Amino acid sequence: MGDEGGRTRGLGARHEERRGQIAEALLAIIDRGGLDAVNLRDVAAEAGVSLGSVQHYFRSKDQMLLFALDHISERGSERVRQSLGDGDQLPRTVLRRVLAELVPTDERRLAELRIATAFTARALVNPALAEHLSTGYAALNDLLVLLLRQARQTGDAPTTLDPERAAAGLFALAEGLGTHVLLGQTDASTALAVLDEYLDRLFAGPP
Amino acid sequence: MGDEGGRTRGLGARHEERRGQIAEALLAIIDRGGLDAVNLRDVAAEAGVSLGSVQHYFRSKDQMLLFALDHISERGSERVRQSLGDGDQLPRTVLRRVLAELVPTDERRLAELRIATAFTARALVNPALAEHLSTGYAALNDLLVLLLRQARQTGDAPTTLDPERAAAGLFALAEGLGTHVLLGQTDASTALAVLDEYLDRLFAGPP
DNA sequence: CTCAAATCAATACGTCTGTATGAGAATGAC
DNA sequence: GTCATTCTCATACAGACGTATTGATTTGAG
Repeated sequence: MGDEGGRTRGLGARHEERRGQIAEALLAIIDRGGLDAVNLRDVAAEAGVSLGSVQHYFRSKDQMLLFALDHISERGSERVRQSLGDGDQLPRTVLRRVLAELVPTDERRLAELRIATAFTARALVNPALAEHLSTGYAALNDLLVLLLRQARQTGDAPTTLDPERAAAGLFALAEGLGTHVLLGQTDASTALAVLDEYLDRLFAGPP
Repeated sequence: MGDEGGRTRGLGARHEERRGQIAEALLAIIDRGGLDAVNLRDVAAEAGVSLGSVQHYFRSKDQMLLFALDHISERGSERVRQSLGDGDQLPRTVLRRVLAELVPTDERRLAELRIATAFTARALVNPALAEHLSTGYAALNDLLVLLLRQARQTGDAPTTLDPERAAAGLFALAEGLGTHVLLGQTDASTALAVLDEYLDRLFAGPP
């Protein structure tokens, strides 16, 4: 990855931008038909360019998928970053907002979760995807641990609370709830209620 | 499905058995390479038969996938049924065992979860698969609700506990934990500890 | 302007895939 | 034993796919 700097002048200036546009087209296709439905010709058509152009910007299909995964991961990170707010809120408030991001309450979030689920399934048999994915997982987990630690320091959460374990539980619960909502097994409001109840119990102290 | 009775004598006697064998081969391939890696020729080779034979037992690839999904669902149901035990245990004990089945602690369970995850991802874009899958989901959810109701009746669980909501939370948590273990994000023992802690909190009463 | 690099596009190629077809072999009811 | 049915297999076929190749066009640095 030595030559990925991207020039700011000249012909190469729009390189990364174009890659992003093609990645958007790819994500739209994944959302509609899953990762199996992805082929370079349809991606080209969706992006409004020729097959040759797609080939120009991505050496191979695998490389394109990896780029798209990073692309959507970045979108998710951005949403989490916005959830953090201006830092004036209680750790618990922030924590709740971050976790609620994992429960799809609108079509945009549903689409992103559909795409993320597709990538997750493929990551099980694709080490390269798995590595990119686990990076995002770890980052989110670290954030949860951090917030829980802060909550404990401010006295909002009980000292008996184990940040690592609580983060693992909250993360898993939110992800599971998201999956159930995505599959239509549960509605979003119920999922959020369950999440809030879990948070209440966690912050109330030992059982 | 009018002629699926299967005869008990004559040439057609082994029909369902053969379908099962081919389905096993299919599941092995899914476990190894995901649903995308499935093609009829490899399935035939894995099952030790010819491509023509596979075609004889399954009219189409889609039909084969549906059959395999039901096949592995049946395996899961069987495991849950065994978890129910002889009925002499406390509802909470049974509940814990059923939920623990969703957290993969050995290679066999890991394999089954890998396969189930692959089907789940595809169900997002395949209504037929989605329907078959949601049937299993609903059955398990009903079981959880039933067990929670029983626990409340025996006084083991507090009367303030809402069986439906608690079931949704437990199900989602167990599934999320399973996913995290599958992805190597958490180890199985931690996942089980988180699950137990959540059960403790649920059964301890309102926060 | 010159020119090398970047961009875009059209086409070709080899492979893989699901499905169709036809034909031989095995089976067991009669 | 006859014979319809089931089973098994090899082969063919049409389409889709990733990738390579080639050439034209555009761009902006020198």
